[in-house]
Amino acid sequence: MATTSTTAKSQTLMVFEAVRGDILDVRMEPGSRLHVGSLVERFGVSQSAVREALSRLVADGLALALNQKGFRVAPVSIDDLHDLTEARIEMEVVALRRSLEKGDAAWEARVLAAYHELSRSTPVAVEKLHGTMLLWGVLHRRFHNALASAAGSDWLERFREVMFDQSERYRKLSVSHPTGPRDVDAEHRALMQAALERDVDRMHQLVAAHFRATAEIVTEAMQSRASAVK
Amino acid sequence: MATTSTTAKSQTLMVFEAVRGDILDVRMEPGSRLHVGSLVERFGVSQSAVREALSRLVADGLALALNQKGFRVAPVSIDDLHDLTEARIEMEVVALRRSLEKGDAAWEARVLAAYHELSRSTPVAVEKLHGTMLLWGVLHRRFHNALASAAGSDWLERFREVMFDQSERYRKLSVSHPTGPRDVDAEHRALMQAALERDVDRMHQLVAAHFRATAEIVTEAMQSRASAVK
DNA sequence: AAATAAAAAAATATCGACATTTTTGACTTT
DNA sequence: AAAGTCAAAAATGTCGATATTTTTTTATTT
Repeated sequence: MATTSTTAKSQTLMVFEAVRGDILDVRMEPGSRLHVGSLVERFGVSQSAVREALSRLVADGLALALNQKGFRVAPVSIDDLHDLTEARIEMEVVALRRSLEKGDAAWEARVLAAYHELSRSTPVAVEKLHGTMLLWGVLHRRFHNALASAAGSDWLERFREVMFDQSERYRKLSVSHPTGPRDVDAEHRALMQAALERDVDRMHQLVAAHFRATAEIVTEAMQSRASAVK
Repeated sequence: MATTSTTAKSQTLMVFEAVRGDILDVRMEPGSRLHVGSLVERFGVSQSAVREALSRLVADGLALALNQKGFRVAPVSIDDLHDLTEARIEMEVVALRRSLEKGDAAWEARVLAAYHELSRSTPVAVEKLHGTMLLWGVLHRRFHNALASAAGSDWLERFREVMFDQSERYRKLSVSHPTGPRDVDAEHRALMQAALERDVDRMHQLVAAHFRATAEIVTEAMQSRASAVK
């Protein structure tokens, strides 16, 4: 996974990225406690480094800091998922409208290339393997980023990224849930075509359907899980 | 977020809120260094508490952490101000559209009350005193929050708040700059009326003009300051 | 036996100290 | 005198230890 790169990163950054990955990939149960001592042992660093990393996760909305009661993984809920999804649709449309207005030939090339790579990565709709799932996630992100890449706003990009991360976390909650028939590739192809045709209204429809379809599946998974456990 | 509480706050939170206030109120020069040692002395707490507080500011976008070179106050630039302003207009319109759709009688009452308090707080357009300026800032924020308060999305609210804070910081950069004639109260009254009439398109126009007018003044102040200093 | 209270254990928030790295400032060289 | 060099000073990132608070376990009472 996201390990250290060429330059020597600070201990804080290392822990930050590792725990962040654990939370986003749902290797840590939402709402569960983040024991400082355990992380100190696991990463072989001091408490300071761990606490600083956790503090940054708090501000990012991935962890909670309860007064005198330590840190917890940010919880999930169906209400939050719904709110997140609808807000994300609005935000995405804002970025896409701009991108479709300002996108040049290079942008079109980026969109085409990203779609091509994404569609090739799921050749026979077999994504059960852990490795290929991760790869697909990266290409999926790249495709959606390509669509919005001509918007040219650091602020919109930043918020989009936060919401994408959160959405991915919810999506991973439902990986083992039995899913109905869905042609995700067709959805992406339609998005690509509408983008190249600069059809903002169609784009809005497609994005809303695309995001809501995923949210629907996750909601079902959460409901069935809630009634099964405890 | 109003995390005020009667119980004893942690040292980290105390430092976090204090430094956050210093940055947002421009008592600390953008881009300047945040010495851990100085803050330890000033607040009488340990390095851990200070570093944790600064780490949270980093994730909030109010400070920067440079590898092995300590923390700095987040810099400002005319480009960033422009980006921020345009992104904020889009975001605000999204929230306002929802709010105007869903707003009920209680919402109308909130908007009216907030406008009334705001308009009364600048009786003779004399806002030079530091104390009243701060008060006006609170009422100003309250008014804009009231307008969007029926949107009912925690995520939109969170992003709006981040952008409001950032915009306020820029505004405070220009408090001593000579400003042309501007009837801010009239702008707010127009916003209130358009809101109560549920006129989304008008609202969009007014919000864009309102935000851009402030950004224009700040840009001038930054330009004249850049050519004067150093 | 259930509920309550006290004691033990664990975990947290905070602190001061240390090794490394960066910055500062005096000194030398062209 | 300007530029480069090198040692002193300051600041950073990291660490282990300690006092408080929370959680768990054990004992007591109704």
